[in-house]
Amino acid sequence: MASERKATADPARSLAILWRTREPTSRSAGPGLSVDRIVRAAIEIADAEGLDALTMRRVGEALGVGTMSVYTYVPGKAELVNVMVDTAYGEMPRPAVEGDWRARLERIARDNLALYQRHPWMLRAETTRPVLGPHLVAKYDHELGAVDGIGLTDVEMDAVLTLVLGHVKSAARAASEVVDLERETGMTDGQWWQSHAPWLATFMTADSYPTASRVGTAAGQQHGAAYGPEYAFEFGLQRVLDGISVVVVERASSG
Amino acid sequence: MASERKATADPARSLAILWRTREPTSRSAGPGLSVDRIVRAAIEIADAEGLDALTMRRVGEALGVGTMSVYTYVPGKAELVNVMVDTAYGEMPRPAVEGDWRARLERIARDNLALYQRHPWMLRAETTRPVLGPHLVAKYDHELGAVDGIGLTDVEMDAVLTLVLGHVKSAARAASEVVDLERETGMTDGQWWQSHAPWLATFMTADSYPTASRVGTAAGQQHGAAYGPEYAFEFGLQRVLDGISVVVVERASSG
DNA sequence: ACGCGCGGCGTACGGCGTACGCCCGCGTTG
DNA sequence: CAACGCGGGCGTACGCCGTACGCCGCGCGT
Repeated sequence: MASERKATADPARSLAILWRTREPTSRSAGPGLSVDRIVRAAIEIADAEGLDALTMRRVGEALGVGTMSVYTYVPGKAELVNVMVDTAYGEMPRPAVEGDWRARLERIARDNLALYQRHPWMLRAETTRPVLGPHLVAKYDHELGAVDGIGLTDVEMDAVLTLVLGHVKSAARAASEVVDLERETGMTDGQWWQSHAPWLATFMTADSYPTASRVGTAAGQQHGAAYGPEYAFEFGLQRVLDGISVVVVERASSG
Repeated sequence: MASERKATADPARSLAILWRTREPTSRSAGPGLSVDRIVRAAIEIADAEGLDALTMRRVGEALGVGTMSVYTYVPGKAELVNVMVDTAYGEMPRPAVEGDWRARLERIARDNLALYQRHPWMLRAETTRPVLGPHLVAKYDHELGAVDGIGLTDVEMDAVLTLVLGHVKSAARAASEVVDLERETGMTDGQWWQSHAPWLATFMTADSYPTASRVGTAAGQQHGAAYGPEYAFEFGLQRVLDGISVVVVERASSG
């Protein structure tokens, strides 16, 4: 395995696949395979059953084709996942920029969260080397539009975007883990905590970790109320935007 | 595979291992196996060669023991990774709380970053269900101390911590990917970008994505200067702390 | 008419996590 | 002191994975 890592060393090949540099072979022209059909099938599998269910055999099967045929169009699984990621970015909305920078960034954060909710496997797709596909570039360009011209340096613009998207990914990951847990155990998050609580209490008496007990209980009740991850996302997002605001205001008043 | 996921459904067993509820069997008493020895060996392997190199066979080998013997002490790989994570948390410093809340949170952020740098495999250890080991609880308790008594509600304290630790993990992950890339390709980050640039330019002309080109170049030069990830960490951390400050100040003045 | 390039794929290899059941030596018991 | 049972240790084997390699047969350019 090691799977979704180490794309082949050949950058030309990888980039060519990402950017679809290749006329669909003249001959046959029939319903033959193609990078697009492969990627679509793969995304469908990953959406429905998760990244663990995505195997080259499954992809071949889904396309009614031998396993190894897939390798004619894609050098390996790592590259396939790469293209999947870029393709998913491609389906994001890119609405015209409107509102102030804060509203725009907030919109971007929510769009990214929605993407991760639609394709939770993206949160687990480890890509050592950057994806660099056309849709990621388009996304980057579009999102930079939200923070362009508000007085930040180019490097700061990039850092702001990185910060916001990083927060979204963290929150999405947390939310996704809750969903996974529920699917795996058949218990809701609240039930799971309740079933573990007695055991935990055996080891961890309330007076040995007073703060953890108190706050953990409070936070746990949020989870029980089933909006824990959403709260963490919202709270964190507002904090992050507040923090960015400090810099923006500072730049506006001094520069 | 699916590997570092789905710990056995039995919470009692998992927790018992985490909390070491078990007297070291009276008999033999010799150099026999133990959860501790296994975990230490496993961490050593993961530190040196990454999570991908961590296999049950390797662990057995490292201990001069058959592969399946490991399963006497640990129900599976997922649980092993769980214990590894909790053990790693155990080696973090827990200095007495000092300075104002901002200094304390900053200290916590840096300590966590250092942990991830020492054990990069933690960034890839996917644990669907929370770890809930003794060291994680102790860490949580200690870190809550940094935000206790500054006017936040319990739920907010938890959210603040989640936000800061999430940022650290994001930044650490980005930094770790750069390191991985360098180890895998033998190129520095700058060299890698340079080798891809011509190909990228073939597809992406500067005028099709003007903002992305401009900012990407600026950000790329940061990477070339080899402090890209560090900058993202520092910038993001200050923004996050600024954002938290807004809430703390608000609470202090109104409540 | 012919050959060759390429899409398609069957087979096989090495590696993974781990189920299962055997062995053997110790501590306990009669 | 002898018999026993239990539990640590482990060899073997199974079903999965990603993918290297080489063959086959079709359709096109000559």
